[in-house]
Amino acid sequence: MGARHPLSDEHAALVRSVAKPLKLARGQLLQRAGEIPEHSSFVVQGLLRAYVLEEDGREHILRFAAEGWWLGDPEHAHTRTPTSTFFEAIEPSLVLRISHRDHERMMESIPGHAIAYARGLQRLAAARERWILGSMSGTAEQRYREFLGAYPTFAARVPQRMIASYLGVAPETLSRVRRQLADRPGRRA
Amino acid sequence: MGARHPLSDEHAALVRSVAKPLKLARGQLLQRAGEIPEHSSFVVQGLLRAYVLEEDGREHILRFAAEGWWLGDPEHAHTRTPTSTFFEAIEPSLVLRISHRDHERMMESIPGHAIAYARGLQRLAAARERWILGSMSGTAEQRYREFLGAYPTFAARVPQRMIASYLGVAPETLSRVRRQLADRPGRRA
DNA sequence: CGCGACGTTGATTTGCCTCAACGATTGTGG
DNA sequence: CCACAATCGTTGAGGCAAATCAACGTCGCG
Repeated sequence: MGARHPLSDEHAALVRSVAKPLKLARGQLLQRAGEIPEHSSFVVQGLLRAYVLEEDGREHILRFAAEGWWLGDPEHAHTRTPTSTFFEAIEPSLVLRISHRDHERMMESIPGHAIAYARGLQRLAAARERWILGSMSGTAEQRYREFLGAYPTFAARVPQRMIASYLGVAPETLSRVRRQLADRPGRRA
Repeated sequence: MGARHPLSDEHAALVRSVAKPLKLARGQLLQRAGEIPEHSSFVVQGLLRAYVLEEDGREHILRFAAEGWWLGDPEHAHTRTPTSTFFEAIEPSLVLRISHRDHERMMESIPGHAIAYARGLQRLAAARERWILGSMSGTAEQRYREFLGAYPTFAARVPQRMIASYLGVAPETLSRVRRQLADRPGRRA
């Protein structure tokens, strides 16, 4: 999912000093495809999704981010190339935005920052690896159950069609999967 | 794919000072599932693959690494948990191994190291994101063509069945895809 | 109250997997 | 140097999980 990286101690104070709070209404966009990302955001309250839009109009959700998660596009921020992903608030949300420039400065001046950042990226990469393995080896039902186990918070707060989009299946398929789980309650609630 | 991160300048010299060269024969394993990873490896010469083995015996290739690439499992090295991925030499290879401990030390003592490492992880995470998008939006043919465009080197050096495994399709499917591409030469060689 | 989004259910299609058999290539030991 | 085995890629037939297309009930909101 997103980068977790729940900053702590004086590090948090530092982030706060260069971060600007921003409120988002439900449905409001924090980033648009085509832009060069100038900020990363730390979610204080609420829930957001990252998604891409294909030419044919289909949406694909890449990740969710709730309280305590980071949402950003470091690769495109660093290379100064237009991103292709949208960030949208699913719930009314409050985020702290830190500019890409400030983040670079912190990496250079505060040794611990770069390390902590690297740890977050490690987790992100590992999470994506798990996603990839799941998509290779599992059926839609297995993957939905893993999702429930890994992210119970999101399962409760995210509309079903968005979960389907994140899992990479059609909404109808997820509906049928859930029906089967309800009829034949799988071991491990 | 793997982390690219082609170290340069005095940074390279530093890595060399703590790295031990290791030769690998074709088919030899550099890491086994179940182990706690103690090293990361920089590929000097040759070609390796990272894969997992399912209970049912099926293999899934997660990435390839040729000259100039890093191969490691930082998440499991850091958390000291057993990895589930194998590293195997596809060609006779030469790698430089750096211990996880030395790497940690370098991150703490050399500011630039942590930053460079973070950049590599960014690229890795971005590459996996592209893989995920491809698996969501594309057919087997589209994904094979993207693979050819993105990693022409690998396409030439990796056996076809391993490319199929990396793409997440059956070998037979990839064979049929290639036949169609040959019959009806797609635009964009 | 009526509209639109969401979830559900059914019918049909389809892309890919599985199973199976067959040349071609590699490489290994006699 | 050659026979043999093993691996690899190819091709065909059949099946299956999930996508697609379509219709319907429900809920929340204007």
